[in-house]
Amino acid sequence: MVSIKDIAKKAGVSISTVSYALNGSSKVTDETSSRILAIAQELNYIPNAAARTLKKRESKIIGVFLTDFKGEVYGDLLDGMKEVANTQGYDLIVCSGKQSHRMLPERMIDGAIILDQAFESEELLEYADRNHKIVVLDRELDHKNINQVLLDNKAGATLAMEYLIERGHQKMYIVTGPPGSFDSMQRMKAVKQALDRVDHIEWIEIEGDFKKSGGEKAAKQIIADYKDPVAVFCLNDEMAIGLCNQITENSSLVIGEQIHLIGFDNIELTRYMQPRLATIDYSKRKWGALAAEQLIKLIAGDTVENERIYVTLVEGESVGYAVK
Amino acid sequence: MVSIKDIAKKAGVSISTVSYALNGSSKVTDETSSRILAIAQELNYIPNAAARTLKKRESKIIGVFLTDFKGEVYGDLLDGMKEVANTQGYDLIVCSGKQSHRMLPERMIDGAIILDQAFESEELLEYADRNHKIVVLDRELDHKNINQVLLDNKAGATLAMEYLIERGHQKMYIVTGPPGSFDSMQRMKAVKQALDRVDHIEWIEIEGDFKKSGGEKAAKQIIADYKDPVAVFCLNDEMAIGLCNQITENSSLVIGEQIHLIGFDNIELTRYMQPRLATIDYSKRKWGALAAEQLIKLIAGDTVENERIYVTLVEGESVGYAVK
DNA sequence: CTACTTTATGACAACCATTACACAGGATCT
DNA sequence: AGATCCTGTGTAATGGTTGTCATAAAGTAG
Repeated sequence: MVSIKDIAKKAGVSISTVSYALNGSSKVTDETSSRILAIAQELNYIPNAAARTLKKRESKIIGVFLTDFKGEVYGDLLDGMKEVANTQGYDLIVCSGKQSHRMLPERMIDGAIILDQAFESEELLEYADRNHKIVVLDRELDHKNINQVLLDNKAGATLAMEYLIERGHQKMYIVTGPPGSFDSMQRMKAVKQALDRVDHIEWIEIEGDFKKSGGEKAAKQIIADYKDPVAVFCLNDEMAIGLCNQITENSSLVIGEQIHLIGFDNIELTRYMQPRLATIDYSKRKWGALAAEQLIKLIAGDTVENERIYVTLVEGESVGYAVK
Repeated sequence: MVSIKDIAKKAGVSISTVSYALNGSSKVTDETSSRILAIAQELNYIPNAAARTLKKRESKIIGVFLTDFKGEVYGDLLDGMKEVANTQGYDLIVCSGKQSHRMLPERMIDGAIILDQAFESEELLEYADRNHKIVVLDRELDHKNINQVLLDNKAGATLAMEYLIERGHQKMYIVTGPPGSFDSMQRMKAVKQALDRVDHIEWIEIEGDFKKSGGEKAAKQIIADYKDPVAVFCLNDEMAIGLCNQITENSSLVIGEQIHLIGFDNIELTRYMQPRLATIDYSKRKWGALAAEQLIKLIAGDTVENERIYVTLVEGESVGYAVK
C-alpha cells in the first residue's frame, strides 16, 4: 500500500507537507503542492480511512439501523437520508442486526439513525452517555445526544378513525402492530380517543405484527365472525394488504362494500391494489432527510429541536359509506 | 475515551498485557487476565475500530453496493448475506451511490459485493488490481480478486420461453431491461435462441427498465397494438406487475386470457397478484449466502470457483393456452 | 545592516491497538 | 549447581494520517 510516506520520499519533502498538499492547505506553495499531487496520482495513492478516522476522530459515515432489509417503507426514507448525508459530506451505510451495533461505540460511524425496535433504548442511552450521537425514528428518548424525528401517529390515526366514523361505520376492527411497538401504541391511543368521542361504536382489537401475515391472520378472524359490513383499520398498510388478499381469496366479501378497509403509511405497494386502499400518507423522503439533517447537526455539536412529520389522509375506494 | 492505556495504568501492567488479556491470549495468567477484564468492564472500555483496522489491516466488514434502496429483490438476498457474514465474524453494511465507493479502496471494508450496474467494471478492476476482494452478482469479470455468483439467466429465459411456446403462443412481446443490463442481455440471448428453434413466431422487443414504469409503458404499446391474444415475457417481475396493472386499469383485456404474461424473479409481491403470475424462481437467500461465502473465502486468500444459481419455473394462471 | 515579521517546510508526537522481541524469574533436567 | 527451557510480562516498533511546534529562509522596516 502506498502511503503519504512514499509520496514524501518520492517528492523529496516531508510527510507533513504531503498531508497539507493533499488536504489543500494554503500553507504549501502552489508549485510544491501540484508537484505532490502529481506524484500522488502517479503512485495511485488513496488515503487510508482507518488512519484518518483514528487521528481525526471522525469517519464521516452515518449508520442507519433497520430491523431487517425487507421493509416496504425504507426505500424513499433511505434515499432521503442519503441525499442529505451526501451533500453534507457524509456517507450512509445501512446495517441490521445486533452484531452491527458495535459500529457505533467502536467509533466506526459518526452517528446513528435508529429504526429498529430490537435496538434497545437502554443500549442507546448508554451510547448516548458515551457521547455518541443518535437520531431515533421509532421511540421517544430524552437525552442531549439523542434527537427524535417522529411521525405524527396520533394525527394519522385520528384522521383514519374520523374517516371511518364520518362514513357511518358502527362496527370496527383495529389491527394493531406487534406488542411494544411505539408507533402501534401511539396510533392505538389516538384510536381510543377517537372512539371515546362518539357513542354506539362496537369495536374489537386484533393483535397484529405490522407484516402481511398479521393482516392475513386478522382476515381469518374477521371472516369467521362476519355478520354485517364492518370497517377495519389496519395500523399499517402491509397488514392491510395481507388482509385484503386473504379476504379476496378466501371469502366472497368485497373490500369497500362489506369490508371497509383503511391502512397507514401509504406504501408504494398500495398503488397496485384493487380497490385503491384508503390510508395515511407522509413523505418518507422528507422523514429520512430530516433525520439525517438532525443527526449531522448533533454531530456538529449543535443543539436541535425534535421534529415531527405531518401526515395526510389518502381517500380510497376501500372505504365506502355504511348502509343503514 | 478510555483506551487500553488507561486500563494498563489502573491495573498496573503494560499495555501489551492488556491487549493480550483482551484478546484472550493464553500468554497471560488467568489471574492477571481476569483482573484486567474486570477493570476493562469497570472503565466501560470499548475498543477503537479504527485503530484495530489500521493495525490489523482488516475491518471485518463486508460492503454490499446496491443501485438503490428500493429494489424488491434485495430483502432475502441481503438476509442471506448477513447470515453467512455474521456467522463468520463479519458485519454487513449496505451502501448505495458513487460516493460510497471510496469505502473499498480506502480499506474501510474488507471486501465488496456488487449489485449495481452503475458501479463501473473498469473501476472494479482497478480496485481488484489493488488487491481488494470483490464478488459481482451482475456481470462477468475475469480477475483473480473477483468472483462471480450469477443467476442462470439463460436457463430461466429458456424455461419461460418454452412455457409460452408449449402453450401454443405465436405472437409475443419481450419487454427487456435497461440497455446495458447484464441480466437483460443474457436473458435476451436465450430468448432469441429459443425463438430460433421454432418457426412462425412473430415477436416484438420492447425496451424496458426493470422497473414498474417500464411495464406500464410496454402495456400502453401492447394495448394500442392489440388485435389478437398475445404472450408477453417481461424480463423481470417488477415490469410484469406494472404491465399487469396498466392493462387491468386501462383496457378490458384480461391477463391469462388475452394477455399471457410471464415474469422473472418471483419477487414476493407476485404472491399478491390476481391472477398468479407465472415466473422464474430462484433462492435469493441462497444467492446472497453464496456471494458472502465466496467473498469471505476470497478475503481469506483462497481461490474460489465462480458459482451459478439455478432457477425453476413457477406456473401461474397469468399464462393460458392459445386458442386457435 | 540589523531586527523583526512572515512564510514555507520539516521534525515529531499523537491517535489506539497489535505484536515481534527481549528479558527476568522459576521450573526442569543432567 | 549449572545449563536449559518455559512462561508471563514489558519495551518498543508499527500501521497511516494529522497537526502542533520549531526552524530556516525570505521579506519588511527602521
